[in-house]
Amino acid sequence: MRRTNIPDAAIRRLPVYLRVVSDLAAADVPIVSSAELAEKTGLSPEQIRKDLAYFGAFGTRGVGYDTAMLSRRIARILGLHRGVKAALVGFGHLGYALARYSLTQHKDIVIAAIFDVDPEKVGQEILGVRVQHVSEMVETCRQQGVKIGIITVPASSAQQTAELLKAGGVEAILNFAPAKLNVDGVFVQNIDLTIELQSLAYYTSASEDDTAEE
Amino acid sequence: MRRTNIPDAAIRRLPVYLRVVSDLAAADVPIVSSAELAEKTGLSPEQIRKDLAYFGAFGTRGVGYDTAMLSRRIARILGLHRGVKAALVGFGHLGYALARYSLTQHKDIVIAAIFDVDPEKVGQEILGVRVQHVSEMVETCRQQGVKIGIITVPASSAQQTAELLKAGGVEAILNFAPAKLNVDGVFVQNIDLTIELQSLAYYTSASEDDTAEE
DNA sequence: CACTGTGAATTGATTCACAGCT
DNA sequence: AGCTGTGAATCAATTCACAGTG
Repeated sequence: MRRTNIPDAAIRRLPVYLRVVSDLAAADVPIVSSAELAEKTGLSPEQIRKDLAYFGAFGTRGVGYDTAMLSRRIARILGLHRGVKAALVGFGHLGYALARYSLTQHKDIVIAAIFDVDPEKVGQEILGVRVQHVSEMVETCRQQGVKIGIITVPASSAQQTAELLKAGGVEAILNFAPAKLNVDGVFVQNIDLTIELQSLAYYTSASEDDTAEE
Repeated sequence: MRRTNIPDAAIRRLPVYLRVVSDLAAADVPIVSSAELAEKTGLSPEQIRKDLAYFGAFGTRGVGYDTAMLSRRIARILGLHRGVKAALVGFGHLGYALARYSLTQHKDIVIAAIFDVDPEKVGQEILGVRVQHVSEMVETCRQQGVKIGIITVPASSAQQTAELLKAGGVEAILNFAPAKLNVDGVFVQNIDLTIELQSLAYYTSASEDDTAEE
């Protein structure tokens, strides 16, 4: 079984490399060194070399990395060469913003279906994708071969949504609901605005005085 | 200087504890053990005990943690007892969704100001907060004592926005723009939808075949 | 000669195991 | 008796330092 030794942290850095390297390739810069990548990403050159080396020897010693080739290789490692399909569940304000952003910015990961429970939202259309009722989720996901789910429903229905996505064949979930999801065999990544903001507060001078006791 | 030994990862878990513990307190559950917290958060009991112990001995041996007291203590550690002020820059679809979510859900971190460059957006109002022009950012942030900035502008103006926020006295930034920010002395947390989705793709069966070489 | 690729050393975070209270 | 608090041990990730190569 592959991917066993590779740190998750390294995987999460690959898209960063992909962005920088494909920008360089698009700007006709043919070669880039790990030192240059380090500068552009804020990471260390060794870390970049090590991350890339997990997947093979992509560079040329004494020279650097071929930007066009590296960009293709990273896309392939991530599986993006296939065109991955995603489903968005929850067409509230956040869901709307994400759908819009994703459909206009990404080619490689496409929102192929959108679901909501609200009858007012079902039937609406955004950039060519029609909002379907949640009851159609399992079947549509299966038919379309959806592999990624994006959850922007309220916390109270997040678990249920995750289970339906799993039933529909989804293998990875991006969860914006402030709730812990319990679905095994599915890779879950959480993004929780409250957690981000509250932990940021810690790094602020507002948290510095523990002196004054009530 | 405090907070030097405490892992960032532990800080990021505090809001999770806060949520669970304050829910319990609100439900009149007076005491909770680290084992129960572990079950509700998906973390290990040892880790929870260690995280809390970084900040003092909050529990009672043989008993557990007093939920009301612990919730107050965590809020204080994070600095939330003060009511931290945040500024949102970029009132596009995402900015709108975040403003709406944050203003309705949070009491402890309040979006006190919103900025945009678009003259059409300036003057609009959401839940009592009026959108101002970016040129007013530095002064307004200083006046209001804004400590946290939320960036939802396009990547091309993210760096400039970060510098203005810093000039306005902001000490921590939540950056949704797909760009590396270079502002020292300011704590930056990035949330990048593209990175999240692309790294999720790796954990999907779409990425499994490296067999077919072109 | 310059820059990659990588074992070895280091640093950091998590888990273990048990002593210490109540 | 039960559960916290914590040094010690383990595990994982990062950084170092240099050998390998176009």
